[in-house]
Amino acid sequence: MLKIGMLANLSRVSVKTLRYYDQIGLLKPAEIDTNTGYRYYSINQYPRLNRILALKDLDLSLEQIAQLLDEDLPAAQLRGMLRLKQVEIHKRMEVEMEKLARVEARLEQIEQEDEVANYDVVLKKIEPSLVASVRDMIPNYPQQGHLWDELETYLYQHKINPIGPCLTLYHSEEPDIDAEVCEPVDEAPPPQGRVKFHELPGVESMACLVHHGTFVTIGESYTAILKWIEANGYQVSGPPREVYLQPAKKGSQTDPNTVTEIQFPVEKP
Amino acid sequence: MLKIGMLANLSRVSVKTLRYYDQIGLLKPAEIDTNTGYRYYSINQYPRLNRILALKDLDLSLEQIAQLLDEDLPAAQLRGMLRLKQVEIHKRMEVEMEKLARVEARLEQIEQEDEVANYDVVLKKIEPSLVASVRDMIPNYPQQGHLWDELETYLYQHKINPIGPCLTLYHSEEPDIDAEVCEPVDEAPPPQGRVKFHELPGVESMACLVHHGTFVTIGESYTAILKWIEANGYQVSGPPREVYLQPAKKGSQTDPNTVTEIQFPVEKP
DNA sequence: CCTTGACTCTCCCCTAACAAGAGGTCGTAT
DNA sequence: ATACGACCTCTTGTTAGGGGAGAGTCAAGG
Repeated sequence: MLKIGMLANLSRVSVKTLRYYDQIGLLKPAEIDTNTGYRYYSINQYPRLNRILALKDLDLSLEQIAQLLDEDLPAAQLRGMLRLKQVEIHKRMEVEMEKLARVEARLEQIEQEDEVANYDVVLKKIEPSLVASVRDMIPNYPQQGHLWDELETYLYQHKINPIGPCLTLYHSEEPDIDAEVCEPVDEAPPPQGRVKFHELPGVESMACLVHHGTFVTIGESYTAILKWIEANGYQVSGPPREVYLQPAKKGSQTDPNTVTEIQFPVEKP
Repeated sequence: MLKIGMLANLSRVSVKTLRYYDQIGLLKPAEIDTNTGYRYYSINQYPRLNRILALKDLDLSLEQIAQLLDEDLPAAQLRGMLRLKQVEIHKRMEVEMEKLARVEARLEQIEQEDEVANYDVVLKKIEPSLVASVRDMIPNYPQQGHLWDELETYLYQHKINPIGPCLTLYHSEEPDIDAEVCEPVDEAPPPQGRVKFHELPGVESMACLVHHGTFVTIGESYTAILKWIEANGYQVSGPPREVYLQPAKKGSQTDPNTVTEIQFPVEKP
């Protein structure tokens, strides 16, 4: 019979761990002195402990290991679990690789422009949403005012309140800009004139960057997000969106507190 | 001002998370209604939240992020952290790859011999230890009895008690076996005759397999561990050891409860 | 003005696999 | 007898929140 410290020495696991395995029923000592509470292990339990360690090394949880051992380690079940683990590890490696790419891209960004000018790009999943919109060709970005006027007037007349921040979709940029201004709504009244109601598709991975400040410098933010997309091995997979996060008010074109989110749908090539 | 649910919707993080960030001081609401406790966020806090998410994506802990943000994101410090992260991620990927190798090796083992005959190999770090030993050439493995007799007699005469399980080192196997039988001791008395005292070197990674049962079948265990070593991309880097875990007693050669650990020092080529 | 349903609040417990430490008991060697 | 190390139980902490209870609040519709 071995005292807990002895077994710990032999197996190179800590005493704490052995007590924990006792507690969760994974490896109960062969004998416990009822007076002192001392745990005594039989050397015949050493193979079981070793098996536990081997399975733990394969990344199985202690609960899974307990199951396997209690059911006499059916090969088929173990095989199934291992196949799952295999897939899981592959997936985790991919995740790690993407993280690595992001870290490296960020490092490069820091090297290049050691100004405070740091841009934070985040991937999000965007749900589909219902919008009222007006779409038209415009000669340049600031010239979307009349589209907004048209849309707002219509909504005002029909007493429809937007349920979220408004946005513009840019369907194409060459030779002119094909822009669609949108207000999210919760139900669709009959369309009229150039105002349409439809569902904006959801996007699995949307690269998002928040532009904080006047629109004059928004070009730099576009440059930054496109750079990020390339550096992380993505490609643009749909029309970008510009989400206007502050409540609309006059003069916001030059308001330094304006908060705008630039969104590009992306996918791995 | 945004209520918490609204900000959660915009940023695609859960309300719970935002409350948690408030609690740990990472993102305090711009205003809290003292009567109702309702949190109100300013849209100007959205960039900070986005920055938090971006840094979290880079695998920084919330504590690190809080530090960075509170110190106005000094580029140098961020760079340092990211470099560390880079190394860390690389290391984690290596670990994952090794796990993958082990899982695949185990799967192969299961496929080949779908008997219950499963061998559990574990990597351990072994500390250096002091031993008394007798070394000699022997014609075959079972013929080490006289070496043990010599060693035990000596220890008995000098009233030295071993402080752990005894073991045999196999320094070479061809053409004859160069074996060294060892008993761990805590202090070194003067050597005498063929009994030597010396320190067994520690081993960074020792591949260990427990053989449970009579020695007759120990060859299969050797086969298994060598197969494991190869399948996992290691190579043997020193003399193997055979550690006899049960208290020595006569007749243990055929005792079906004998527990023996086979150890091979290994390294990556 | 009242109700209803959606939001929000705090508070408490839960996660995986232990580690750290407090405060007390046991075993054995001197 | 005493010292020292090994051992015991119990509590708390770790990460980044998730789940749910029970109660209060907001905004819209009747």
